[in-house]
This record gives sequence, C-alpha cells and structure tokens, in this order.
Amino acid sequence: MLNQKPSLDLTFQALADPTRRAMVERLTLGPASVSELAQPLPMSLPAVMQHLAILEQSGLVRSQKIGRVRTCQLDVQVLRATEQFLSQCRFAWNHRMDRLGAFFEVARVERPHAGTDGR
Amino acid sequence: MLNQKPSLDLTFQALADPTRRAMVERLTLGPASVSELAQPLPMSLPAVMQHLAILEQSGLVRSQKIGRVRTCQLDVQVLRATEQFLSQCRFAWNHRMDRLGAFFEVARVERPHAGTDGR
DNA sequence: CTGATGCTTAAGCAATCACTTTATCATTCC
DNA sequence: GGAATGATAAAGTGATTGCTTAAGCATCAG
Repeated sequence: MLNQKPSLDLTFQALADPTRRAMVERLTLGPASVSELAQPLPMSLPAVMQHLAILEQSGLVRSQKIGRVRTCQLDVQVLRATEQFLSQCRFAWNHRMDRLGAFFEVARVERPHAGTDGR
Repeated sequence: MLNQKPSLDLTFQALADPTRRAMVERLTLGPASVSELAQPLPMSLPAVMQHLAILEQSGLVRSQKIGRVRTCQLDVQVLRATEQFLSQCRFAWNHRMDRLGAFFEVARVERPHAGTDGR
C-alpha cells in the first residue's frame, strides 16, 4: 500500500510517549546534553537514557560524546518523513472524496431530479 | 511547551503498530466493515477488533453499526492534528536555524575576525 | 592522586500489549 | 424455526515497556 517501513514503527513508537515528546520538543530549541534533557523530567537519569536510546533508534535524535558529555540534537529528516506518511493518508482520503464528488456531479447532470444530497 | 495533549499519546500509540497503520491505509480508500478490514490481516477477528478499538479511542477512526455489520471510516481531523504537531516541531527547529544564521551574519559583519563563541 | 561530575550498564519488577481460544449475541437468509 | 454470517465478550499468555536501584567507568578540577 502506501508505506510499510519498519522505521515508521520505531518513529511512532518513539513519539507515543509524552516524556519522549517532551525531549523532542526541548531539542527543537537546540542541542542539549543528557543531563540537560533529564533536568525537567521527573525520573532517574537511567530512565532518560533509555528514552534517548529509543529516540536514537528511531532516527529522530542523533548524539555524539565529547569528553564526558553527550550532546543530543534533533534530526528533522525523520520528522519530515513521518509527517509525509500522515499527509499521504490525508491526500488519499481527500482524493477519494473528490472522486465521490465527481461521481455525484455526473449523476446529478444525467438525472437532474435524483435525491443526491451531499455534493 | 508546544503540546502535551494526552490525545497525541493515543494517536501515536495507535499508529505505532503496522497492523493498525495498514487498517488506516485501507480506510483512506473508503469505509469498510470489520471483516473487510480483517480480511487481508494474518490474525483472528477478535484481534482486529482490539486494534479497531485502539484506533477508535485515538479518534482516527469512527464506526457505526447498521444491522449486524459495523462500518468504519477514517476521521482525518485527528490525522491533521497529529501532522500539525510534527510540523510545529520542524518549524521551531527551522526557526532556530534561521536565528542562528542571522546571528552569524551579524557577528561576521560587526567583528569580521572574531572567534564566534557565545554573545 | 582524589573526589566530583556525567554518563553507562545491569538486573529486577509491575503494568501494558498483542495476540490466542472459547463462547455468545444479534441479524439475515432459506 | 434453524442455520449461516458478522460482530463481541471474556479470559489467558508470553513478550515488551517504563520505570527503579545499585554499581561501574571515564573525564575533569583541585
């Protein structure tokens, strides 16, 4: 059909958790270290690391370690691809609506008195 | 921050499963009964029903029962809202890129030879 | 070297998930 | 009425999730 990439699994799964979405939103403001990411979150550092690992597996976030601090940043490419999946679904749906509209249009012209409420 | 609606939890969670995405994609082509949805899927009908329940809870799908057949259809509104969350993230990120660019632009003009560490 | 800081690993645990099978219920067809 | 059809409800199960605590490693400041 439209799309069955396993990467979508990982991305949607990653975004399904409010903690991870908060991390993503934090990263839209710019890169951050692990502890900076963890600071506003009501959980232990290891827990944040696990969330981070999931975000990295999905490709939403990349990170590199310099000295003893790991710096994380958003990768909008995956964000874009995910957005595209949704818009494609909407597009297909709208396309069908258009075709439906066209059908009723034709029906209305060929049988002007038929009860086709809903244009 | 940007968005912390619990509905996003449900929607992303719903879309995280390939079976449920397949159901959504099927529904972009038009309404379908439960068994029509189940037909291409390699699992029992009750399993499909459970997936459907999750899709309905998220608001992605609505359904009504007429006689003994339940007809399901996509609700693009939630799809649209989810898409918006992602595009807002990208927008914030791009906005930061722009500001960064402007900063370096200014820095380059005002102090053409300076090391550009922090204002 | 010594201690503080930042991150990482490992193990454990309760809750949730994605199914299954079995048993009903309600509607339509003959 | 009685069988076939479409959809549900209920209970059980193994795997996964989202944490925790405790311990360990690497880097940096004094």
